[in-house]
Amino acid sequence: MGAASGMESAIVDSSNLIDSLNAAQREAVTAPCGRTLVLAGAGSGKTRVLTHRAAWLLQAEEASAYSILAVTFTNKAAAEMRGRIAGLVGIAAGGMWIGTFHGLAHRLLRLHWREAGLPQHFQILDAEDQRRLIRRTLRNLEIDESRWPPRQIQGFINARKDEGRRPEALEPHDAYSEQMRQLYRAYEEACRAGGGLVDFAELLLRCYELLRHQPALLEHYRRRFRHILVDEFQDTNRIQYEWLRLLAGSESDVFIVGDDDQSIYGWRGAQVENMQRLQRDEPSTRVLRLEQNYRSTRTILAAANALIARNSRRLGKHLWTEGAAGEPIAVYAAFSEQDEARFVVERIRSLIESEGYARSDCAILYRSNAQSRAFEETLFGREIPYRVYGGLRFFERAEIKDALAYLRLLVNRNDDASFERVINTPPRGIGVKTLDALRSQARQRQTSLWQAAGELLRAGALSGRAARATTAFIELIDRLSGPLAEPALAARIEVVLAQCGLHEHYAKDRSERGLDRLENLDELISAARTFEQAREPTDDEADSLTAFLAHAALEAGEVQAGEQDDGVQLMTLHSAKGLEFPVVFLVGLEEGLFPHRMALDEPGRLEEERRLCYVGITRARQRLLLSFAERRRLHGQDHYGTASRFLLELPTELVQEVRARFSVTRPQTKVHAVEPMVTADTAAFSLGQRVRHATFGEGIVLSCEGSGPNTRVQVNFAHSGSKWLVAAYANLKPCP
DNA sequence: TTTAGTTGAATAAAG
DNA sequence: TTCAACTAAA
Repeated sequence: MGAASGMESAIVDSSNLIDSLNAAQREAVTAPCGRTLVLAGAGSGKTRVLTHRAAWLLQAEEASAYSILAVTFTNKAAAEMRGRIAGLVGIAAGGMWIGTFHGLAHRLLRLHWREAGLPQHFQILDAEDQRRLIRRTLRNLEIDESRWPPRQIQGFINARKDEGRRPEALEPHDAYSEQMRQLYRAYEEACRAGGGLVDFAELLLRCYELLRHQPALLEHYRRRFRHILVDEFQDTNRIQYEWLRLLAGSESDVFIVGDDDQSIYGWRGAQVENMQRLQRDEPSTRVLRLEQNYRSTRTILAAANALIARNSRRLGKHLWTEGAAGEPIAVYAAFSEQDEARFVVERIRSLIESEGYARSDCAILYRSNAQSRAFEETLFGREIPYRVYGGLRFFERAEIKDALAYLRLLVNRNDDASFERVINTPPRGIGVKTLDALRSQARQRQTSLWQAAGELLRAGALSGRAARATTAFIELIDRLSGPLAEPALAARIEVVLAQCGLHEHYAKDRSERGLDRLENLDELISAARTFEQAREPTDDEADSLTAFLAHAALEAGEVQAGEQDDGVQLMTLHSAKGLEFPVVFLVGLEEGLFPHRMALDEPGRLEEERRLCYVGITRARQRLLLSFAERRRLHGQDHYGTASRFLLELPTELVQEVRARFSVTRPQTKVHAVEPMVTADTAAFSLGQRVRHATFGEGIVLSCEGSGPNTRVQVNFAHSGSKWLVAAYANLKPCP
């Protein structure tokens, strides 16, 4: 309340705020409150618009920071947004809720755990925890894991939750779907019995249901969050979409930024259709476009535009730049993946040596992780530092998860998953037999393993050695959470690590791996210290341990950073989204690899592959180099591939084939030109072009078919949706 | 309980 | 080919 007043002085003059924006950005930032959907092309200043919008609301609209909710997908994006808004308006951003969908849902559930039907100290399951729990559930039901793979069940459950469906809402149509439904039910029951375990999908669904079923609460938050900002809207799944609509009600100002052409997460539930759905569900939505690109050369943009124009069902957008044409796009047809790596690395070397590029200016982007290998070996061989993104993150490491399982057990004895994880880690003589006895007792009495252990001990049902070890374990946990337990988080964790034997266990291991793990455990203690210091005391009622455990699940930490600050960057296309590099090598452009074979049969999935390629191309600022290998070793077997269709879809005039300097014995492949997409008759309309119709208003050309007087054009109108029109009668006028 | 050997799967991955 | 998960032997 009083917080904002003292900080107002830090706010810069509002005229400065929009001075640095172009006309389209300014129009978006200053759009009147209501429903706004900004179609923000790659490199068009999307984050700028979002952060300036927030600043604008605070200044020109005199909105209170308290009334703003901003949602992103990643912690990184949330942190960046927070930082940039703070930079624009001073620290007045303090009262805003800025976070990921999951982080915000979690916050609401923590505040209203009772209404949400959760225990106060409910724990979050990450993907691995969830799979383990499913596996345990299967064993309890004596279901064959090879016939019902846990991964598949996990996928099923999460997909249903992403759609907002509980087991009761399913309509099984065969034995398989009926069994899946049963397993979904059993899993839900296991989560409940485990003392309120909440997986990632559950956070969202549970929060949605909370708001849905508590009208007073919903009303409260609707009144509070007058302004909602959404980033990367094309990545929302069904439940996120419904959650946003519910929270927004009909009154809130909703400002959404997204790009349907960069939707690459359909496989994890994202629904690009939400972009169209929004316009249907909220007809008052004002659609604005950011099409001026500040990142890439004209050549690179032309290639990107041409490629993405082949997709249907686009909202339509045409990126342009005031910048120079730049270098042509190089294509290298490699003989093998080693040859490909050699070419790329040699190029990087010469860019660094003769053109003054830094190593970190160069990125190698590939479709699948396995492809990094050849590049790593070559870079390593030439002693060029590099950094590979992806892989295990800090809180996902086994030793860290072991430690966290001990901590969870302190908070909740009935957390069977954690119990099983640590009962014999480090080894303390409790083997399968003892564990089996505990499990069957627990199943019989419908209790947790912890309770079952107590019962069996009291009944004297365990053999001497097992009984001693189990008693010691139970006493250990009780002692660690007892009245003498250290109150300060970091110190407490230190005590736990020392007492439970994990520290000693890894200290015995003198190998590099053991040293690594020991280091990580120490790192955990300092992570806790940092966390405790950064935590706002008023955050919520949760104690610091519970809060830290949630933090560990929600923010699994940075992907392991290579030691090199200035190294060549290697990553998948997916993880490159949102980044940019002066030089991009897009490698492995082969049919079956990219587009991936798994995506070949379905047109929708193929289009997602094409968008992925579009994302890759638009990462490049100055130079783009493409390559493919004619022979590639996959899973120990040689494959002879052909150039990716995406290569052939690029306008030939933008592309220059690089020839090997020495003649390598290899079959010559040509990058053939592909037939033009639009025939001469229909060329008047290019895909993605904006046109005006006398009655339907403005729209975007989605596709053309037929020729001459029969030409039919599909146009997606901003207000009337998509329609097929006969070009000869429609009298469509191109829009400037 | 630990280990060596076997089997099977292998697209992308935030929270 | 590689890696994780599992099984059988010590």
